[in-house]
Amino acid sequence: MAEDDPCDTGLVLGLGFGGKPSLSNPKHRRRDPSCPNQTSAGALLTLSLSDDAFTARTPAFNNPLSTVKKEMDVGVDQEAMEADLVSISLRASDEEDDGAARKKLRLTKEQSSLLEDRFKEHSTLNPKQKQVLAKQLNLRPRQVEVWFQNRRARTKLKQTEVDCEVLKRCCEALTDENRRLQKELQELKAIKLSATPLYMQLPAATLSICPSCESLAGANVDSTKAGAGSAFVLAPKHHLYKPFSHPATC
DNA sequence: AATGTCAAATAGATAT
DNA sequence: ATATCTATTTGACATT
Repeated sequence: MAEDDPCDTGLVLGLGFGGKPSLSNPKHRRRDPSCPNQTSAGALLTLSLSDDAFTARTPAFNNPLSTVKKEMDVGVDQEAMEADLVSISLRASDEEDDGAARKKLRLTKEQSSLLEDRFKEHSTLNPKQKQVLAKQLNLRPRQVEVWFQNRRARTKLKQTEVDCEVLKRCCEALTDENRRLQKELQELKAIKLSATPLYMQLPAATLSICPSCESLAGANVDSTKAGAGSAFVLAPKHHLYKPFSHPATC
């Protein structure tokens, strides 16, 4: 997993060692001040470049369009690199901007389209497929893996956006439907109201019907107040219907 | 030069 | 233990 090391930018820095410092702990990999690989002022550093990293990061080997110049700018010579490992010394101040520490690769059109083709076939790769594809593309397996990860993330994001749009439309349609039904309900209520006798419009709780004589009784209705102009007149001498206390006969 | 966008890369969380 | 997902950072490039 050494190739996955973020501090493994191909340029391996160590204090006095030609090899890689212990970077097995992934938590130490971020390029932040706590990263053990980061330069401390004035320290004499050893810089090593593996051929693997070189292959992945050097335009001639990888991407003619990418502008990976800094590797060359730091004085790393290709012949030495091809001899597997090269160690050069530089002062920390030379590495200060450490822009070369994480050079970003840009995939060529050919690489991208091949990756896209493979992705269409399978959105994930098994280790064997990854190896083969990496070889085909002249990339490190890790780069292929990362590309697939990001590609899956993009696909998912796109799908989420599509889903979101569908739900939005669905919501709008339901809102419209709800509005329409509310309106329809109002209209039906209005029709019902106009077709219902006034006494039937009274709240049900105020009325009761005696099951025996079937006369209508208003719980709190004072019949004397029902004037001649009233639409209907309650039984002049009504009795209150009490469901549980009504005598056998009226 | 400032800013925005895209995508590669990283780190940590989660799933298997 | 390993693979995958997710959020984030970062470098390259385009646009203004």
